[in-house]
Amino acid sequence: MTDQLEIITRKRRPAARPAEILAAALELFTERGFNATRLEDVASRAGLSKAAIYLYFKDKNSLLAALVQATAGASIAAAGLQVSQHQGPVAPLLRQLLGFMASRLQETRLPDLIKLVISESRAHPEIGRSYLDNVIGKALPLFQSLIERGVASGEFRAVDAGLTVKCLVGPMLLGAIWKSAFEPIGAEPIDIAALAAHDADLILRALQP
Amino acid sequence: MTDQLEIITRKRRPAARPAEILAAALELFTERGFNATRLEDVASRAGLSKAAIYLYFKDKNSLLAALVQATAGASIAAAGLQVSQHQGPVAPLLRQLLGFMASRLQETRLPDLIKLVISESRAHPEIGRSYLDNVIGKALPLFQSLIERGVASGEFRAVDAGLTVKCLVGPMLLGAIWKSAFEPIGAEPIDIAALAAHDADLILRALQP
DNA sequence: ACTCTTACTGACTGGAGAGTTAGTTATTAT
DNA sequence: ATAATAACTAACTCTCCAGTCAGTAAGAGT
Repeated sequence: MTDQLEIITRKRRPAARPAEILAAALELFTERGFNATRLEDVASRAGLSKAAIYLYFKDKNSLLAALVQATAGASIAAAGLQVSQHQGPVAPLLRQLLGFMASRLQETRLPDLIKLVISESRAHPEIGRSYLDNVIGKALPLFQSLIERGVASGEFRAVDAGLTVKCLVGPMLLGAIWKSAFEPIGAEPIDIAALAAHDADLILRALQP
Repeated sequence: MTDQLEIITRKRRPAARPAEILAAALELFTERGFNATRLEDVASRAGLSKAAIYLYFKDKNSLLAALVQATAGASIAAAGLQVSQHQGPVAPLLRQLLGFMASRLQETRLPDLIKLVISESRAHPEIGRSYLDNVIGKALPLFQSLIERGVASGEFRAVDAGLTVKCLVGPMLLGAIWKSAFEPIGAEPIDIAALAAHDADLILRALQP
């Protein structure tokens, strides 16, 4: 039985490999950090030898790059569609988007990924840039356009939309950092959904004409 | 003349060494990250040999620990004093404290240090803990007590002070991360002072009864 | 059956850098 | 002056791991 299992796991499945390697890398990089993770460990978690990784990825760096590329950006598109289709008052949509962000932060490894990008952006500028362009550069303008729309329609008072967006998103970043960096070392957990709801309450109240 | 200079720099000055080593380490760790910095480089910037570092610090890790210990905590005490002495409406004090934070973030290496702590807290839990206890664990309750005071006196409406503090501080964290992680790779700079002022405006407006 | 190609592995190398040690030089004490 | 001690260094070792390479086995084609 053990023999059979081993035989099965050692089959050749080239199509499935890259995704499996990325999944293993995501877990280990976010758990232990990029430097502290040996490629050998990624390989064994993915059920391969280290050398096999080099069949699918150029080196350790491009594995990280592919990881960020694949993981990020996914949910931004969905949110963008929602925003462009939306009509009427923007306040409920803002609440909804913050709630969506909170759920992603709470239920996925997004906080760890954010922390990873922040940590490695100096050593791997391409990764930082790709995140900056594909995630931050998409998400912030999305919120900003909403706020500007609200200001234009008279739903909100006139404010600097750029600064306001950062005030809106800052608490979510704090939640992400808290979850990925401080909870693992013993800080008491934050309820990110509650934080998002409170954040939306405060900002929307502050934006009333 | 060169000879004399060399003679001077090679003098034995045991009292000054630890601080010099820490200063060199702060610059290099925040510039390149902990892992990417060779102890040899720290040594040469401090004007010593690598082996000399081991006369003053047990190993690379405890150098990092000492660095965080020394740098953090310093300005918290001053702020704490201000808060405990303050009387009357708390809104101006909140503005002032945020402005103080902003100036520290803008003018010192604090953002890099924060990033460093976040990045290394998994690999070096003691460092994360010390930061959590000495900085975060002091700063957040400070703000929280202020908000609670405002609520008690009727200056603010009744809100969850814990969540509100995180909404207040989140944008400052965003500013710090932006400055330390994204500006170096080409993101356009944030005016943290303006962000802090806007943040205070929004929150104080949202807290009006 | 028996090639041929492609997926995969075990065992190696090469380099880097943390930490050590034996020795050297500055400073103080006598 | 000279011995004793403390500050410091050059050069070493040792370990770790990214990346390589020569070889093995799986599956496809004939």
